[in-house]
Amino acid sequence: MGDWAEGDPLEVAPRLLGAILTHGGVSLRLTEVEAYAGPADPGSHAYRGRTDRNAVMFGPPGHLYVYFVYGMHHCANLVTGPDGDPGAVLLRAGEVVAGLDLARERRPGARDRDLARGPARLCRALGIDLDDNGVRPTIAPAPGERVDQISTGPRVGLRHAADRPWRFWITGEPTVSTYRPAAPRSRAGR
DNA sequence: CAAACGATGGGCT
DNA sequence: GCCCATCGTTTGC
Repeated sequence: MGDWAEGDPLEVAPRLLGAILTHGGVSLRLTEVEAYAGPADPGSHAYRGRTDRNAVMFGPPGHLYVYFVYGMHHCANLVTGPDGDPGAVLLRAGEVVAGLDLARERRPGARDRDLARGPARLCRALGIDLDDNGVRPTIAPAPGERVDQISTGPRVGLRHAADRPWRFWITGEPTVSTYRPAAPRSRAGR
């Protein structure tokens, strides 16, 4: 992996669209990502500083930061560095382009377009779990000269800094996850 | 179609 | 003890 996937997450994120990510015997074309910028971003896991969980974000670029959410799902970010600066890009969705049989096995019942449609589904399709925290995935720049149109919008599922339009996706892609605002807080007494 | 909701466990104040 | 960078199912228009 070269410099193209390193640097300011806000610049790297749109460049990752169309890139081919390979892990666990499955390759996919990234269609949707979100930027999480440094320690000043209230939406980032790194906002409150380094902990055991987010340590990988503070390391060198090119590694996966994998975390466990909602008691049952994994999400994966590509750390973009630079070393010591916890910038990362959440891998939200992709189109499976190789290893289709394996991806289907891991996501029984899912239609092909839904195999990696959403950050937890993407991890499932690629076989990513906490054991992969800190590993270096294989990632290649978007092939070809074709420049897809890119759309931007607010990040998904955040209560803090949800207004920043730091979600990027390939316009018109059927594998992009449908937008869901942050879940309302459940109230006591029911 | 959209909205509501439960599942389920680690992280952090 | 409360908060999640979610998903699949169910319910309701």
